[in-house]
Amino acid sequence: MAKTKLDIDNNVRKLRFEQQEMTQQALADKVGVSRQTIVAIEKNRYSPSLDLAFQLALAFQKPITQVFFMKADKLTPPHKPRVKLKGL
Amino acid sequence: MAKTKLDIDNNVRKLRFEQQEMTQQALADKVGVSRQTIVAIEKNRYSPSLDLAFQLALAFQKPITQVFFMKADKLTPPHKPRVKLKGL
DNA sequence: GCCCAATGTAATATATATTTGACACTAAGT
DNA sequence: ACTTAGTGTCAAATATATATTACATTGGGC
Repeated sequence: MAKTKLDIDNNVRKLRFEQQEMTQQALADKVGVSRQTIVAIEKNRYSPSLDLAFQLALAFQKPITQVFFMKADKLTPPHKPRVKLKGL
Repeated sequence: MAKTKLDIDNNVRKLRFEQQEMTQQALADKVGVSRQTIVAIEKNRYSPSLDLAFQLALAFQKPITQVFFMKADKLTPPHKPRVKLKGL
């Protein structure tokens, strides 16, 4: 499919613990997929649909770029705000 | 698959014109897919794989969130830097 | 008016993501 | 020692994304 299939990494597992301490099943339910799908993604067996990626980002209340990222990332600006945001 | 399948919109077409004025075929080549895949995405017939989404973002040199976004977007912070970036 | 490039569409085929169900392993609680 | 929740894994089935080929349409340049 894609030129040279980017290898995309993610910190779903990390976020799952750090952020809200939830089980795979809980996360699966939250984003509406099966637990095995979560496993597959955490283990990086395949990358999810854009849809699911968004759902996960949503679940963690993070921009998608903070959940999924390219390994040798050079071009995509990481979403690190340079200033403290006011509201959030 | 997903809870209530988010409907994700994109401005691939817009960017394709505005940004670098390229044809569907050219873009397709650039990101390594067939032209019909580009058509399908522009027409929003299905949302791409995360991989392709990244490739497109890459092609346009934009963060993924500026290429794909949710319609009734409330939770995902849009990537609008609050300050002028230095380098780029 | 003719040509050609760019675009839209449709059918069929293949690849990949996701589901379902089942089972093994481990750590923690009792 | 027994149970149970959380996790990893596998195989087979289904859904969805993508490729391929082929054809129709439209707009611009000649």
